[in-house]
Amino acid sequence: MTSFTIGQLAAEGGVGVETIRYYQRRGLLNVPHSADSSAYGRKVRRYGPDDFKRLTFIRSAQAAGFTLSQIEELISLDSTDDRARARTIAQDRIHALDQQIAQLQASREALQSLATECARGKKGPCPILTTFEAECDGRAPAN
Amino acid sequence: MTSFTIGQLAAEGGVGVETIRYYQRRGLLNVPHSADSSAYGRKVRRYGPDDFKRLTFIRSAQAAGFTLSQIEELISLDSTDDRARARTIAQDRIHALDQQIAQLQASREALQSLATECARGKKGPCPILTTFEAECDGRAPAN
DNA sequence: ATAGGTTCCGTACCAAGGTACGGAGTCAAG
DNA sequence: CTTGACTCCGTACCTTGGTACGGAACCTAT
Repeated sequence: MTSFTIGQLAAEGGVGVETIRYYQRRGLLNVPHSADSSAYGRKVRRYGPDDFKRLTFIRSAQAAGFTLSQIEELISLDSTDDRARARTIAQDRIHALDQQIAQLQASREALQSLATECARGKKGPCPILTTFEAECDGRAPAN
Repeated sequence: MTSFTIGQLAAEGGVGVETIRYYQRRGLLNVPHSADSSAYGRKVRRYGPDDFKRLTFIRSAQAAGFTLSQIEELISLDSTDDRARARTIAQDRIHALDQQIAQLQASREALQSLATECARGKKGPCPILTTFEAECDGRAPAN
């Protein structure tokens, strides 16, 4: 089978039909003009391996944390072959990832120690609840 | 000063006035019924240190990655003092954080090696672009 | 007492990434 | 030839966490 209907493409790609159509609306997937068979104009569209590859591209890039807009740009680079620009985008994303990771790790550690403390102590209010009330950490207090 | 207007509370808490009102609408902050002074009904509300603490709680918990809905539950626990539940929520969040971190780290490494490779090689298509087209890795089907 | 700054309140809107709906056409099987 | 599943298409709606708008009431200083 080298040709899918929209439903098959969606199933293969692990997304919903509506998602395919949404990507088409955003210009991330192209809409095949299925010049085929009967009568005039409207028929059922057929999608090929290229469409599937494109869909895979989108999902993979998305998994790497790119937004659909960035993916849009990456796709446009695919035709211009602008490697420098692709690297810039990738580096930007790496930078953003580093920040997110650091932030999540800090939260994780804070929470972990709170949970441990909460499990250990038996008296007084739960530290998980009180800590958040007490701390002002990064945020600007008064001024 | 043990009493603020909404604008002062917002400023102290480092948020906008509209955000306070939004939290009130969501039931995260209570709306003081400022029974005070002139005429009938409507007057300017006054907020005290408890409101400030609550606001701080919300922002801190948010910084730890809790959603406002989860924060809602944490707040309700605050009155029931259900430590076990609080620990469960915290552990769930830690678990979620672990997954997010792992996911981001994987993306980061993949991207980094792609960027390096892209910079090194000169021939053929940019690997940043082609890799996403090729790989199908382990993405869960839809959701 | 009058201007300017806040507050109160409902309502609408924003970004992102979809999801759902309704009506019509089309397709393959029984 | 009819049933049922699927597609096409536009449009509306969803969630999360807010932001913005506009009119009225209020509060404070000059």
